[in-house]
Amino acid sequence: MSNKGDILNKLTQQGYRITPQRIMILEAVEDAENHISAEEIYIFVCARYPNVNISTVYRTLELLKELELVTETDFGDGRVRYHSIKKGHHHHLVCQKCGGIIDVDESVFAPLRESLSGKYGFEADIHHLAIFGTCKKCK
Amino acid sequence: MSNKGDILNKLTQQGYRITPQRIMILEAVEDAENHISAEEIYIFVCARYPNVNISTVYRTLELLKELELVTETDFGDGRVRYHSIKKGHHHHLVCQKCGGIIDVDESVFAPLRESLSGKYGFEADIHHLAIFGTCKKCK
DNA sequence: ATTGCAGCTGCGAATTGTTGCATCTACATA
DNA sequence: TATGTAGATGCAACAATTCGCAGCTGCAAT
Ligand SMILES: [Zn+2]
Ligand SMILES: [Zn+2]
Ligand SMILES: [Zn+2]
Ligand SMILES: [Zn+2]
Repeated sequence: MSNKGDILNKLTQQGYRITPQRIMILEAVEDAENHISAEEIYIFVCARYPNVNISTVYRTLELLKELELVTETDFGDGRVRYHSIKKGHHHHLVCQKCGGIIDVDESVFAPLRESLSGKYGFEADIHHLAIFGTCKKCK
Repeated sequence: MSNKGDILNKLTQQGYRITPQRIMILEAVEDAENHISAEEIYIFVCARYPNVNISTVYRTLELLKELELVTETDFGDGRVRYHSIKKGHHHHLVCQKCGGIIDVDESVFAPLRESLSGKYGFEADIHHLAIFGTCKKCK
Protein backbone atom coordinates (compact mmCIF):
# COMPACT_ATOMS: atom_id res chain seq x y z
CA MET A 1 0.00 0.00 0.00
CA SER A 2 2.65 2.45 -0.91
CA ASN A 3 2.40 3.42 -4.53
CA LYS A 4 -0.05 5.68 -6.28
CA GLY A 5 -2.00 2.88 -7.95
CA ASP A 6 -2.67 1.16 -4.65
CA ILE A 7 -3.88 4.37 -3.12
CA LEU A 8 -6.23 5.02 -6.03
CA ASN A 9 -7.57 1.49 -5.66
CA LYS A 10 -8.18 2.11 -1.99
CA LEU A 11 -10.20 5.20 -2.87
CA THR A 12 -12.29 3.28 -5.39
CA GLN A 13 -12.89 0.38 -3.00
CA GLN A 14 -14.31 2.74 -0.42
CA GLY A 15 -16.72 4.31 -2.88
CA TYR A 16 -14.70 7.47 -3.54
CA ARG A 17 -14.03 8.67 -7.04
CA ILE A 18 -10.80 9.20 -8.87
CA THR A 19 -10.64 12.72 -10.21
CA PRO A 20 -7.79 14.58 -11.89
CA GLN A 21 -7.67 16.94 -8.92
CA ARG A 22 -7.24 14.10 -6.46
CA ILE A 23 -4.57 12.45 -8.55
CA MET A 24 -2.53 15.62 -8.70
CA ILE A 25 -2.94 16.47 -5.05
CA LEU A 26 -1.86 12.96 -4.18
CA GLU A 27 1.18 13.27 -6.42
CA ALA A 28 2.11 16.54 -4.79
CA VAL A 29 2.14 14.96 -1.34
CA GLU A 30 3.88 11.77 -2.49
CA ASP A 31 6.57 13.61 -4.42
CA ALA A 32 7.29 16.14 -1.70
CA GLU A 33 10.69 15.64 -0.15
CA ASN A 34 9.43 17.01 3.10
CA HIS A 35 6.31 18.13 4.93
CA ILE A 36 4.18 20.17 2.55
CA SER A 37 1.45 22.68 3.27
CA ALA A 38 -1.93 22.99 1.57
CA GLU A 39 -0.85 26.23 -0.06
CA GLU A 40 2.29 24.61 -1.48
CA ILE A 41 0.24 21.72 -2.82
CA TYR A 42 -2.13 24.21 -4.39
CA ILE A 43 0.73 26.01 -6.17
CA PHE A 44 2.23 22.71 -7.31
CA VAL A 45 -1.06 21.47 -8.73
CA CYS A 46 -2.04 24.77 -10.36
CA ALA A 47 1.23 24.80 -12.28
CA ARG A 48 0.02 21.87 -14.36
CA TYR A 49 -3.72 21.96 -13.92
CA PRO A 50 -4.94 25.52 -13.46
CA ASN A 51 -8.32 26.39 -12.00
CA VAL A 52 -8.10 23.86 -9.25
CA ASN A 53 -9.64 25.39 -6.19
CA ILE A 54 -7.83 25.64 -2.89
CA SER A 55 -10.88 24.29 -1.09
CA THR A 56 -10.60 21.11 -3.13
CA VAL A 57 -7.04 20.80 -1.85
CA TYR A 58 -8.23 21.11 1.74
CA ARG A 59 -11.08 18.68 1.20
CA THR A 60 -8.84 16.13 -0.48
CA LEU A 61 -6.28 16.34 2.32
CA GLU A 62 -9.10 15.85 4.82
CA LEU A 63 -10.14 12.73 2.94
CA LEU A 64 -6.61 11.35 2.66
CA LYS A 65 -6.19 11.94 6.37
CA GLU A 66 -9.36 10.01 7.18
CA LEU A 67 -8.16 7.13 5.04
CA GLU A 68 -4.82 7.32 6.85
CA LEU A 69 -2.89 7.93 3.67
CA VAL A 70 -1.39 11.18 4.90
CA THR A 71 -0.67 12.57 8.35
CA GLU A 72 -1.09 16.16 9.43
CA THR A 73 1.11 18.09 11.84
CA ASP A 74 1.02 21.58 13.25
CA PHE A 75 4.56 22.89 13.62
CA GLY A 76 3.25 25.96 15.37
CA ASP A 77 4.06 28.39 12.59
CA GLY A 78 0.42 28.95 11.75
CA ARG A 79 0.27 26.48 8.93
CA VAL A 80 -0.46 22.79 9.08
CA ARG A 81 1.76 20.45 7.04
CA TYR A 82 1.24 17.03 5.50
CA HIS A 83 3.29 13.91 5.00
CA SER A 84 2.70 10.80 2.98
CA ILE A 85 2.23 7.82 5.25
CA LYS A 86 4.78 6.08 3.05
CA LYS A 87 7.43 7.92 5.02
CA GLY A 88 6.40 6.10 8.18
CA HIS A 89 5.10 7.25 11.50
CA HIS A 90 7.36 9.59 13.40
CA HIS A 91 7.28 12.73 15.48
CA HIS A 92 9.19 15.96 15.75
CA LEU A 93 10.75 17.82 18.66
CA VAL A 94 10.68 21.51 17.90
CA CYS A 95 13.06 23.79 19.82
CA GLN A 96 11.35 27.06 20.58
CA LYS A 97 14.65 28.86 21.02
CA CYS A 98 16.69 27.92 17.96
CA GLY A 99 13.89 26.55 15.79
CA GLY A 100 15.76 23.27 15.33
CA ILE A 101 13.78 20.11 14.70
CA ILE A 102 14.71 16.63 15.92
CA ASP A 103 12.92 13.67 14.32
CA VAL A 104 11.96 10.85 16.64
CA ASP A 105 10.56 7.43 15.98
CA GLU A 106 7.02 6.71 17.07
CA SER A 107 8.29 4.01 19.41
CA VAL A 108 9.15 6.76 21.88
CA PHE A 109 5.43 7.29 22.29
CA ALA A 110 4.54 3.63 22.75
CA PRO A 111 4.73 3.73 26.58
CA LEU A 112 2.44 6.76 26.66
CA ARG A 113 -0.03 5.09 24.35
CA GLU A 114 0.02 1.93 26.47
CA SER A 115 -0.40 3.91 29.64
CA LEU A 116 -3.45 5.75 28.28
CA SER A 117 -4.88 2.50 27.04
CA GLY A 118 -4.30 0.70 30.35
CA LYS A 119 -5.46 3.44 32.69
CA TYR A 120 -8.31 4.94 30.70
CA GLY A 121 -9.12 2.45 27.97
CA PHE A 122 -8.38 5.25 25.54
CA GLU A 123 -6.79 4.37 22.20
CA ALA A 124 -4.70 7.42 21.39
CA ASP A 125 -4.36 8.21 17.75
CA ILE A 126 -0.87 9.70 17.79
CA HIS A 127 0.69 9.48 14.37
CA HIS A 128 2.62 12.61 13.73
CA LEU A 129 3.08 15.08 16.59
CA ALA A 130 5.16 18.17 17.02
CA ILE A 131 6.32 18.55 20.61
CA PHE A 132 7.63 21.95 21.62
CA GLY A 133 10.39 22.60 24.10
CA THR A 134 14.10 23.36 24.42
CA CYS A 135 16.87 21.39 22.77
CA LYS A 136 20.14 20.31 24.35
CA LYS A 137 22.16 23.19 22.88
CA CYS A 138 19.70 25.86 24.01
CA LYS A 139 19.26 24.72 27.61
CA MET B 1 1.51 33.39 42.19
CA SER B 2 -2.12 32.53 42.00
CA ASN B 3 -4.26 35.55 42.73
CA LYS B 4 -5.04 38.52 40.56
CA GLY B 5 -2.81 40.95 42.45
CA ASP B 6 0.24 38.75 42.01
CA ILE B 7 -0.41 38.44 38.33
CA LEU B 8 -0.75 42.19 37.93
CA ASN B 9 2.53 42.63 39.80
CA LYS B 10 4.18 40.19 37.46
CA LEU B 11 3.01 42.25 34.51
CA THR B 12 4.36 45.47 36.04
CA GLN B 13 7.69 43.88 36.90
CA GLN B 14 8.21 42.88 33.31
CA GLY B 15 7.49 46.35 32.01
CA TYR B 16 3.95 45.69 30.86
CA ARG B 17 1.14 48.04 31.79
CA ILE B 18 -1.99 47.41 33.76
CA THR B 19 -5.01 48.47 31.74
CA PRO B 20 -8.72 48.01 32.44
CA GLN B 21 -8.94 45.77 29.39
CA ARG B 22 -6.23 43.47 30.70
CA ILE B 23 -7.75 43.32 34.16
CA MET B 24 -11.12 42.30 32.80
CA ILE B 25 -9.74 39.77 30.35
CA LEU B 26 -7.72 38.24 33.16
CA GLU B 27 -10.80 38.07 35.38
CA ALA B 28 -12.75 36.38 32.62
CA VAL B 29 -10.15 33.61 32.34
CA GLU B 30 -9.69 33.27 36.11
CA ASP B 31 -13.42 33.16 36.83
CA ALA B 32 -14.24 30.73 34.05
CA GLU B 33 -15.31 27.36 35.39
CA ASN B 34 -13.90 25.71 32.34
CA HIS B 35 -11.85 26.32 29.22
CA ILE B 36 -12.96 29.57 27.67
CA SER B 37 -12.58 30.84 24.10
CA ALA B 38 -11.49 34.28 22.96
CA GLU B 39 -15.01 34.99 21.72
CA GLU B 40 -16.52 34.05 25.09
CA ILE B 41 -14.04 36.25 26.89
CA TYR B 42 -14.93 39.08 24.53
CA ILE B 43 -18.64 38.72 25.31
CA PHE B 44 -17.95 38.53 29.05
CA VAL B 45 -15.80 41.66 29.03
CA CYS B 46 -18.11 43.64 26.75
CA ALA B 47 -21.00 43.09 29.14
CA ARG B 48 -19.35 45.33 31.69
CA TYR B 49 -16.93 47.36 29.61
CA PRO B 50 -18.26 47.92 26.11
CA ASN B 51 -16.08 48.92 23.19
CA VAL B 52 -13.32 46.51 24.03
CA ASN B 53 -11.97 45.16 20.82
CA ILE B 54 -11.68 41.47 20.04
CA SER B 55 -8.12 41.98 18.83
CA THR B 56 -7.19 43.28 22.28
CA VAL B 57 -8.55 40.03 23.69
CA TYR B 58 -6.37 38.01 21.35
CA ARG B 59 -3.32 40.16 22.08
CA THR B 60 -3.81 39.92 25.83
CA LEU B 61 -4.20 36.16 25.67
CA GLU B 62 -1.00 35.99 23.65
CA LEU B 63 0.76 37.97 26.36
CA LEU B 64 -0.64 35.90 29.22
CA LYS B 65 0.43 32.79 27.37
CA GLU B 66 4.00 34.06 27.01
CA LEU B 67 4.12 34.85 30.70
CA GLU B 68 2.81 31.34 31.38
CA LEU B 69 -0.26 32.62 33.19
CA VAL B 70 -2.70 30.86 30.88
CA THR B 71 -2.45 27.77 28.70
CA GLU B 72 -3.97 27.34 25.29
CA THR B 73 -5.43 24.16 23.83
CA ASP B 74 -6.97 23.26 20.52
CA PHE B 75 -9.80 20.79 21.07
CA GLY B 76 -10.19 20.40 17.35
CA ASP B 77 -13.53 22.17 17.05
CA GLY B 78 -12.13 25.12 15.19
CA ARG B 79 -11.68 27.35 18.19
CA VAL B 80 -8.81 27.51 20.62
CA ARG B 81 -9.58 27.60 24.36
CA TYR B 82 -7.78 28.97 27.38
CA HIS B 83 -7.28 27.96 30.98
CA SER B 84 -5.85 29.76 33.97
CA ILE B 85 -2.62 28.14 35.07
CA LYS B 86 -4.09 28.25 38.58
CA LYS B 87 -6.04 25.15 37.68
CA GLY B 88 -2.84 23.19 37.31
CA HIS B 89 -1.25 21.37 34.44
CA HIS B 90 -3.32 18.63 32.92
CA HIS B 91 -4.28 17.17 29.56
CA HIS B 92 -7.37 15.98 27.77
CA LEU B 93 -8.22 12.83 25.86
CA VAL B 94 -10.74 13.70 23.17
CA CYS B 95 -12.80 10.87 21.66
CA GLN B 96 -13.27 11.46 17.95
CA LYS B 97 -16.34 9.23 17.85
CA CYS B 98 -18.54 10.43 20.72
CA GLY B 99 -16.84 13.77 21.42
CA GLY B 100 -16.34 12.83 25.07
CA ILE B 101 -13.40 14.32 26.97
CA ILE B 102 -11.36 12.60 29.70
CA ASP B 103 -9.13 14.78 31.87
CA VAL B 104 -5.73 13.36 32.76
CA ASP B 105 -3.06 14.56 35.10
CA GLU B 106 0.23 15.69 33.67
CA SER B 107 2.00 12.91 35.55
CA VAL B 108 0.89 10.56 32.76
CA PHE B 109 3.33 12.41 30.53
CA ALA B 110 6.26 12.30 32.95
CA PRO B 111 7.78 9.09 31.49
CA LEU B 112 7.60 10.55 27.99
CA ARG B 113 9.20 13.77 29.14
CA GLU B 114 11.98 11.84 30.88
CA SER B 115 12.52 9.65 27.89
CA LEU B 116 12.87 12.66 25.56
CA SER B 117 15.20 14.32 28.02
CA GLY B 118 17.35 11.21 28.44
CA LYS B 119 17.57 10.17 24.80
CA TYR B 120 17.69 13.54 23.10
CA GLY B 121 18.47 16.08 25.81
CA PHE B 122 15.23 17.75 24.81
CA GLU B 123 13.18 19.44 27.53
CA ALA B 124 9.60 19.08 26.35
CA ASP B 125 7.27 21.87 27.26
CA ILE B 126 4.01 19.95 27.50
CA HIS B 127 1.49 21.83 29.60
CA HIS B 128 -1.96 21.37 28.21
CA LEU B 129 -2.47 18.95 25.35
CA ALA B 130 -5.52 17.53 23.66
CA ILE B 131 -4.85 13.98 22.50
CA PHE B 132 -7.30 12.58 19.97
CA GLY B 133 -8.39 8.98 19.74
CA THR B 134 -11.15 6.56 20.67
CA CYS B 135 -12.57 6.11 24.16
CA LYS B 136 -13.40 2.82 25.88
CA LYS B 137 -17.12 2.97 25.05
CA CYS B 138 -16.58 3.68 21.37
CA LYS B 139 -14.00 1.00 20.67
C1' DA C 1 0.23 68.12 39.12
C1' DT C 2 2.45 68.01 34.54
C1' DT C 3 5.02 65.93 31.03
C1' DG C 4 7.03 62.48 27.87
C1' DC C 5 6.79 58.56 25.66
C1' DA C 6 6.85 53.47 25.25
C1' DG C 7 3.45 50.55 25.30
C1' DC C 8 -1.52 49.68 24.42
C1' DT C 9 -5.91 50.02 22.08
C1' DG C 10 -9.44 50.39 18.49
C1' DC C 11 -10.40 50.10 13.92
C1' DG C 12 -10.47 48.22 9.55
C1' DA C 13 -8.33 45.32 6.36
C1' DA C 14 -5.83 41.17 5.40
C1' DT C 15 -5.03 36.29 5.99
C1' DT C 16 -6.07 31.49 6.53
C1' DG C 17 -9.09 27.94 6.52
C1' DT C 18 -14.22 26.21 6.29
C1' DT C 19 -18.93 25.78 4.49
C1' DG C 20 -23.34 25.98 1.61
C1' DC C 21 -24.97 25.44 -2.56
C1' DA C 22 -25.62 25.11 -7.53
C1' DT C 23 -23.42 22.75 -11.09
C1' DC C 24 -20.74 19.16 -12.96
C1' DT C 25 -18.82 14.44 -13.64
C1' DA C 26 -16.95 9.62 -12.67
C1' DC C 27 -18.54 5.51 -13.09
C1' DA C 28 -22.01 1.68 -12.25
C1' DT C 29 -25.78 -0.10 -14.71
C1' DA C 30 -28.38 -1.21 -18.50
C1' DT D 1 -22.41 3.59 -25.81
C1' DA D 2 -26.06 6.17 -23.33
C1' DT D 3 -28.06 7.29 -18.83
C1' DG D 4 -28.84 8.26 -13.86
C1' DT D 5 -27.07 9.74 -9.85
C1' DA D 6 -24.15 9.98 -5.71
C1' DG D 7 -20.23 12.09 -5.05
C1' DA D 8 -16.96 15.95 -6.28
C1' DT D 9 -15.90 20.63 -7.63
C1' DG D 10 -15.79 25.77 -8.01
C1' DC D 11 -17.19 29.77 -6.20
C1' DA D 12 -18.42 33.05 -3.03
C1' DA D 13 -19.78 33.87 1.63
C1' DC D 14 -18.31 33.09 6.17
C1' DA D 15 -15.62 32.46 10.55
C1' DA D 16 -11.45 32.77 13.34
C1' DT D 17 -7.38 35.11 13.99
C1' DT D 18 -3.72 38.47 12.83
C1' DC D 19 -1.75 42.83 11.34
C1' DG D 20 -0.71 47.91 10.25
C1' DC D 21 -1.29 52.09 11.87
C1' DA D 22 -2.92 56.34 13.96
C1' DG D 23 -4.23 57.97 18.19
C1' DC D 24 -4.60 57.16 23.27
C1' DT D 25 -2.92 56.27 28.07
C1' DG D 26 -0.43 54.22 32.18
C1' DC D 27 3.10 55.43 34.75
C1' DA D 28 7.82 57.01 35.86
C1' DA D 29 10.36 61.05 36.24
C1' DT D 30 10.27 65.62 37.04
ZN1 LIG E 1 6.98 14.43 9.91
ZN1 LIG F 1 17.48 24.82 20.32
ZN1 LIG G 1 -7.62 21.87 30.32
ZN1 LIG H 1 -16.14 7.93 22.65
